[in-house]
Amino acid sequence: MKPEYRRIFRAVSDIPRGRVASYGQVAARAGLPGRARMVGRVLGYRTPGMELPWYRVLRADGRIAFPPGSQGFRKQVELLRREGVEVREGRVRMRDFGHAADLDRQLWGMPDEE
DNA sequence: AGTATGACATATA
DNA sequence: ATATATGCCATAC
Repeated sequence: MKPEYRRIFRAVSDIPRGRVASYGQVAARAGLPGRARMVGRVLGYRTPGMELPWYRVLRADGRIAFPPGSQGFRKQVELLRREGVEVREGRVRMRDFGHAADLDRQLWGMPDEE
């Protein structure tokens, strides 16, 4: 398995329970900025039996990446709700993990930093 | 090698 | 809110 995959898996595992993160945010946190697509691809590589909160990963706008009504979609909704995350029409409100930092930075015109 | 596609993101209209 | 347009990276054909 490629080292990138491991970092991605680790980043996903790092998402706190009851919270969600976007693909781009996961990629960045894995030290792979700009590789959001790779995250989605790697999540498809998840090996059965490994405990990974894949369902906490959503699109940047908070929408679930699966087609509505599909198996994966319903599963993800169920798992998220089981953790207390509110899901409406296949989307959740992005909270403190991710989006906020960018918005603050933009509002204040701050240079990039962590 | 070139093209198409995807569990994506950002910008613009 | 929807719709294109680009950029992006890894696979598949």
